[in-house]
Amino acid sequence: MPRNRRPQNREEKRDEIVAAATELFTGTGYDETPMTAIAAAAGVATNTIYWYFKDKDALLVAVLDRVLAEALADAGTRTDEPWSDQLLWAVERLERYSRLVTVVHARTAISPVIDAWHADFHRLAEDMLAGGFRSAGVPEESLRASIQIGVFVIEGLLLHPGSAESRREVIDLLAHPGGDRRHPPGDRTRTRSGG
Amino acid sequence: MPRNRRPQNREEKRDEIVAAATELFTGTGYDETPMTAIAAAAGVATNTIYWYFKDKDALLVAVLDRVLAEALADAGTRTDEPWSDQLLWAVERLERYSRLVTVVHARTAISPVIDAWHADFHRLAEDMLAGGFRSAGVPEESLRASIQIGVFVIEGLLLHPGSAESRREVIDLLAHPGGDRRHPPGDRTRTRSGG
DNA sequence: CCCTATCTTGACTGCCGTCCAAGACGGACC
DNA sequence: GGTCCGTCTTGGACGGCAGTCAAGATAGGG
Repeated sequence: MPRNRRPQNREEKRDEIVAAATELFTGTGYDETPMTAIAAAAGVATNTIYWYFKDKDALLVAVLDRVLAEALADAGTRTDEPWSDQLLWAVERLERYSRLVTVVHARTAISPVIDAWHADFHRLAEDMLAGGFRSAGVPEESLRASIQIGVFVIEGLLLHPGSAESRREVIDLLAHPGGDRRHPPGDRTRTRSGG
Repeated sequence: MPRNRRPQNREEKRDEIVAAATELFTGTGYDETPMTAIAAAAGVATNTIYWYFKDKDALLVAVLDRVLAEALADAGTRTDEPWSDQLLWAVERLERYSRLVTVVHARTAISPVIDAWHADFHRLAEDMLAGGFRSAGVPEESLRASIQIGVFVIEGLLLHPGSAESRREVIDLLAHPGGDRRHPPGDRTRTRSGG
């Protein structure tokens, strides 16, 4: 039982570490950032990190949670936009975390905590895509496959950052499979941007 | 200039190292396999590897080349099968190299040799997909996006091994966008060209 | 004033990729 | 046959890494 409490202080220091790790993991890379660098950026001793986090993977999970929570909070303000625009926005919003995407896949095979986070994230992404595809009129029988393709395409776009035009093309085609631009009501056909 | 030559011996030892590395990289993982383990499996001293390969990344490239060459040789005997079957076969053929796929993406950002191999491989995959999509009647205007989606879906399937049924579903939908395959209901779109 | 829980740290271990300089092998040349 | 020199192999060492341990700091409660 905590006899004394300095909750604010504790949370602050933890957040500082996570913030420093977020910047270094996304900018420099996970394997490429030693714990000493995170500690230096956060202004603590290296081993202090090990009081707050079991190991480097646990710190990575904290970083992922932070980044995902931020992105979801931002996404909450966009639910009124059309389906494919939301997708495009999400991809561009998350593109800077490309290195996190790769490291999650790399460590899923060897780290149970990362694997659990990865599975949770896929469930979340699949749920969100299911809603979008349903509203876009994708028939129920091909819904599962469409969702999988959607997840893979989004991951691919994050893994291989490309031009804005090519992103737009890919997401248009993904959101309106078959190249047919007639859709059920509620999802108006957009004018094609770019040429 | 080589005064004496033992080409067979040299090639053999090199191949032994690459074979051992292939098995360990695909089975155990790249980061999880120390050079000492590769050396032990190949029956040489650890540092002997550094005579044949500049560093661990160069060895990885040799492994990738070997695996790709084998796969392409196998694929050469399948060119008469239908388009989606070829795709499915390729995915199942390459699925065991899932860990190689992840490590290539992880190291692309920091290793120039891996990055170059990765870029070459994408070009190859895109060329092969282009032929398939063209023959499947995908219109020229959405060809680029279709190819990108194809690459991403294949990578996704390799990265996230799933059931045979789900693989089949995804590839069917990928190879016949719009759902105009043999699905009876909900068929609101037709292919554009009959050829 | 001391006890105890919370928090921080320096010193250390073991493993890793990689480097270096010395050694072993076997044709080439006199 | 002895010497030389490329080709190939290796033991030993170095620096950097994640993670451990036990000692120290801090501050409220009795």
